[in-house]
Amino acid sequence: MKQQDLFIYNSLSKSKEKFVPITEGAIGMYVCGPTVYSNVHLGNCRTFLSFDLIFRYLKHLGYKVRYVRNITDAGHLENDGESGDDPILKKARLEQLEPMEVVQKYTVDFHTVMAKFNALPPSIEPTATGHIYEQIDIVEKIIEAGFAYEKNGSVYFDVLKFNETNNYGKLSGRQIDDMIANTRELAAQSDKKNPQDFALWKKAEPQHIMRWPSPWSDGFPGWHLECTAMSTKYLGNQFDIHGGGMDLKFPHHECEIAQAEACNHVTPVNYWMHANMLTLNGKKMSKSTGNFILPDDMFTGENNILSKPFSPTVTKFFMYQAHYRSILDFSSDALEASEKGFNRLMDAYRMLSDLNASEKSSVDIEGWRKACYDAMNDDFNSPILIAHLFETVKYANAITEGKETISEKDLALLKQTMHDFLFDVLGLEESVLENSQDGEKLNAAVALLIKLRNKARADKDFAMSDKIRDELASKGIQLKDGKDGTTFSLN
RNA sequence: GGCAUCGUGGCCGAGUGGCUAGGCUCAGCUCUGCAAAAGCUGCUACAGCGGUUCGAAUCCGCUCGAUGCCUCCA
Repeated sequence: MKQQDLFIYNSLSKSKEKFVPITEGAIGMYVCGPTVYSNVHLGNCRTFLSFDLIFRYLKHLGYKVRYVRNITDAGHLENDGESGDDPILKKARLEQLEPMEVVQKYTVDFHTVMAKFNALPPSIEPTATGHIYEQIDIVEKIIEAGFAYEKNGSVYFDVLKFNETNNYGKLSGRQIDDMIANTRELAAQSDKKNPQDFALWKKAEPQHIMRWPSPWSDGFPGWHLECTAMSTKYLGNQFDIHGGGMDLKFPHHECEIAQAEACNHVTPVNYWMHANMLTLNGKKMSKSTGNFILPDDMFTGENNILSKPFSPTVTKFFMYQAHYRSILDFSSDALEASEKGFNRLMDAYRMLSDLNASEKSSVDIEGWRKACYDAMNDDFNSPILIAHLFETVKYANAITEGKETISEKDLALLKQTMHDFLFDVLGLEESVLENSQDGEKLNAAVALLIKLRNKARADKDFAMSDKIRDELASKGIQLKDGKDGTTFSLN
């Protein structure tokens, strides 16, 4: 695949920019991963699937991509002011588990879910607890640089001081003066000089069991620090792409920029990318409000939200029919529409194998292919890509009916391009049954029933033929009579 | 309150200053023993009000509405 002009929307400049990697042909990409103190919900998955698409497309373009996505298994403060509890510790008390047992349980869950979605694993998946030394090291450097202060065993980043020489707020568009003006005086007991300051290191209370020694206290790292430590460790002080959910833009990513600039004296990231939220009932999916659905509950259909189960690949297809920067609302109707479209698209893909080539093409496959790439090169516009892929349905039908012709070369190109986008870039999967042994047995059994039914139809025994058809339908097997015989699909 | 985003046809959802996105639904037709499936055809929208322009859903202003962030969250 020859290198093409790729445009990426950069949250920093709020505009699409031509993508130029720091090192030609290679890309460093960091994405904020999950906090593993509960099951990932579907909203979390959307972000990771958005970046899976981006990862896959960059690789498809021929880049060597190092994709780093962390596991947050410690240290995110729940309340910056007084309690100092982090969610992992809280959950551990609740379930009478070791913190690392909680972490392990939900890390496994996360990996299992992402595998069901056929998401590629990142190149490196570092954990926060595995990088405590690196985080302490950064705190020391920031203190040396004069942008942090220690108070009662905790260390805080001095935002106002930093803002004198740097620009705190450039990513989220916030003005430091506005932030000061709008701060309410709630945390009276805070060790912070200013409410805008954020913790780099937090002294652990006696009952706090996740703790590590440091020059300042036995404690734990502040919740923005791990990403700075791990991204720069594996990708360098400056790297190409940093991604995450829109909700992390402020304060998390803003603080990451500040930490990295204070520590390394260069701005860390060239392209900031933010994936938008998946909403349910018009509201952001969120653990804390209970407004969410678990992936497994939608695969099995065990939920009160959807009319039926939906497979991981259909769910993913549904997500990719919206652009990653748009809010996407989740509903049964929308999922069903996507499922039907997905099936039609996959049917068309299979039809390509049966197409007969002609001397010449009456369809413009080269042009179509370019349109597909243009869509993805325009900030990974998967909905447009999918719209183009649907044109294949029309091509396949028209060629089958002899209304259009296609040359051997174009047919090969069409098949290859469809395969590339469907499976390599979008990472979709054909239904599990199609390739499995059980699927073959089912095929054989239904084929027999189809044969019997056709015999009955030939004998004009419609009572029998309809009985076969209707009983299969009631079991979720739908027969489809076509010109070239009968096929079936599972509902 | 501050910062930001968004409001598109029955539903979902792209989009650019001027040329039908696409999917689903629906209607008609073809096919069919009937039905389903499949195919073909049709369905021209852009919150409201002003403004800029030869021309705006697309740019600007205001109004209304929604969402996200400002506290853990993808």
